[in-house]
Amino acid sequence: MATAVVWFRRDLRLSDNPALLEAVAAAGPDGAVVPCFVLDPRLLGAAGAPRVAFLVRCLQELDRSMGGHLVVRPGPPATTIPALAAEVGATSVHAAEDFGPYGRQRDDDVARTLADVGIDLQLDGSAYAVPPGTVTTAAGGGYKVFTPFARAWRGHGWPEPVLAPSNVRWAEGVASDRVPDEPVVACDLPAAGEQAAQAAARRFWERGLDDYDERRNRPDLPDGTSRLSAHLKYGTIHPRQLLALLGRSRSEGRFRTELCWREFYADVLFHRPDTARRSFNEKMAAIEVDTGPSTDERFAAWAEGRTGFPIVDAGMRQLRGEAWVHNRVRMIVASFLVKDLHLDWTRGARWFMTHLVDGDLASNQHGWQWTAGTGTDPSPYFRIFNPVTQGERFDPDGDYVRRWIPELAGVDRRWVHHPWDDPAGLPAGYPGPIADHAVEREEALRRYRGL
DNA sequence: TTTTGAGTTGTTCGA
DNA sequence: GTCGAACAACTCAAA
Repeated sequence: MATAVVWFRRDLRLSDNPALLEAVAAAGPDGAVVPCFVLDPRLLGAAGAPRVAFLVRCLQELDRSMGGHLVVRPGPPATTIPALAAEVGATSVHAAEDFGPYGRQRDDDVARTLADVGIDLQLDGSAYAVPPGTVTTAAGGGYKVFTPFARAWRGHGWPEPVLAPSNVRWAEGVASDRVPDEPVVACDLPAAGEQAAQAAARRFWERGLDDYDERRNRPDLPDGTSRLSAHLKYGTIHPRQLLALLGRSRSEGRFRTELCWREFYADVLFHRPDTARRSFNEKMAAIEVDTGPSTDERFAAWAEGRTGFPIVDAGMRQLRGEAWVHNRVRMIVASFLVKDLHLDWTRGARWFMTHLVDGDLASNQHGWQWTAGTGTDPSPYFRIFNPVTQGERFDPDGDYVRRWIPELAGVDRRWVHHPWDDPAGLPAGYPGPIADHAVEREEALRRYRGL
């Protein structure tokens, strides 16, 4: 009678889970599967409170979906996993492949310590429709430009999603820690777990994708985007499960492309793990940024949402309030930090990673690099977001900024994105702009020309 | 090997 | 208000 361990990491679901299916197959009809999650201090330490809280809730839901059989163990995986495998007499350990810089190192270590006791670490599936490193150019390397990557990625294709196994025998009586208590978070997190993810996807589809191409840019609309990012991050839903629902319309193609961006950046990070901390484009690394203690007040004004630019402040307050920010607004606030305040993109990226519930290293760091002009896109240096223009175009009535900045409640839509021009004066409690955009734009252009 | 076409998401200015 | 041009050159991917 065989026993197999399935080690959950960023794939907290039972449906369409290849590693789980492999574990069930390895255990055989009379064997048992030990589902486990390792409380890895290195991962828990790096995630901010919102992400830890969401993870804990996902674990509670996962545990419930398997009748309370989830085995939770604290400690570094390289000792915890072999100890558990030996304890339950497992013949194999199964997991989804992790392609991140830390995950690869961790899994190499675990594979080695498992091999020492004669057990295989078997990796099946990943968090991506097409695993990073799979799609390559004719020269055999990774793509550096999105469009050709997307073409090759679509051409490669992916398997249809599969249902959860119905015949799992979860192992009984394995000692387990309790799922830890979640940290106290003041923000409003999305409902966690596989069922919530499926429900969120269903709601998004029922609303209809017809005008997604337009609506996805509108932070004032509550349902303009799928809001599935945290679920994709923790694998409570797999991108395959979404791709399988998409047809050939323009908007469906657009949503497919958005999923492709996530896969592109994972692929880029796989080929260039150093770009999690450093510029992808070596030449751009030399860009002049402001440093030193004098920048702290500017950074704090940005982080706390008191720059005086409504769309920037609304975004930064949404980050604290929901641990999530609309993607259009992420670009606007990032552009402001980098091109109006002239601060290093890594500083903003780190802040995002601490506060986002969906904080994904590849998407976050490369999203920031795109804005900073240091990334894969040969971004024209003159692409500098104007916070007023962007606000007026994508939040035309000011509903979004008023939702997050109560001080603007009484400001007419004509002035809501530039309240300093309101003849009635600035509303009480709201600051004037901390920068002159036209001046700082020229300064940013000067610094880029210097390269 | 060489050549060619293309590159998510913008802004401003002047006609 | 709308529209096209200019804002640089360079690297990538594929023929």
